[in-house]
Amino acid sequence: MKLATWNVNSLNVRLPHVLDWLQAQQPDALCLQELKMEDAKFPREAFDAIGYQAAFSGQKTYNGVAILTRERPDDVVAGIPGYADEQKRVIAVTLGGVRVICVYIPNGQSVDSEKYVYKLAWLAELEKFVAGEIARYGQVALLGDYNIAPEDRDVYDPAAWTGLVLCSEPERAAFTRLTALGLKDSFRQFEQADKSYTWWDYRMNGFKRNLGLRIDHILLTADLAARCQAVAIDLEPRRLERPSDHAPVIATLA
DNA sequence: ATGGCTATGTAGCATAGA
Repeated sequence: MKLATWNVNSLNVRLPHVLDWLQAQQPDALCLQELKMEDAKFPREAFDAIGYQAAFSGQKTYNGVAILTRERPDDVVAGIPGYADEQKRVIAVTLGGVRVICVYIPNGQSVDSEKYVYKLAWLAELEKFVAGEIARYGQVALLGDYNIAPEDRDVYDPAAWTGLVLCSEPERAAFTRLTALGLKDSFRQFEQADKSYTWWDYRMNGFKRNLGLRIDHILLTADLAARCQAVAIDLEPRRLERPSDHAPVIATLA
């Protein structure tokens, strides 16, 4: 079973990249973030033509998440039940007995921003939701753009980023609380190259200089983590013309 | 040098991302 996540920064712009990537990688599930697209405009037919079904929750201009699957998913849920949030940041499906949750965690903008307050409140809601999903389903994969670099080694210049949004202690503590629910950061189960990142700023030749952050993650409950054979960041789509600023991450499970 | 680039909404810039 292959599970992947990719913040595409506009599905409208990135659709050709996503279609090519799906055909090349053939994941069982691909979680997308930042569709920036209303549901009425979701390109369902384009995915159907290459054998993928879609569960999605979008909105105009901002946010928006989807899960593309080869098999028909069960128990599709958009948003966090009981948490009124106008921003479309969560969708969950069940696939082959695995609860697959796709999240686009708020960016937060800066630690003195109202958006940072929202981010931390949102993370507290996510923690409650995921705890319930683990209790209900057992096998849970939490994939997405977390907008959190968990450790200094996930940051190209840790000194410059100390205390800043994406790296601040409260955000990292929230990430640790998610892992304390029984989820493992699957990427770190394996030997990985130094300076492995999933996002690079469009400015300043950030990608060519590898000035990146690792903020896109695949967290797995223990049984799934035990089945996990490899986790990799695919840098190829980031080299294309008009790329997303994020690279996809893919986990291969037995 | 707190800029740099990209996408969206909307029609010359404002907002947001990370």
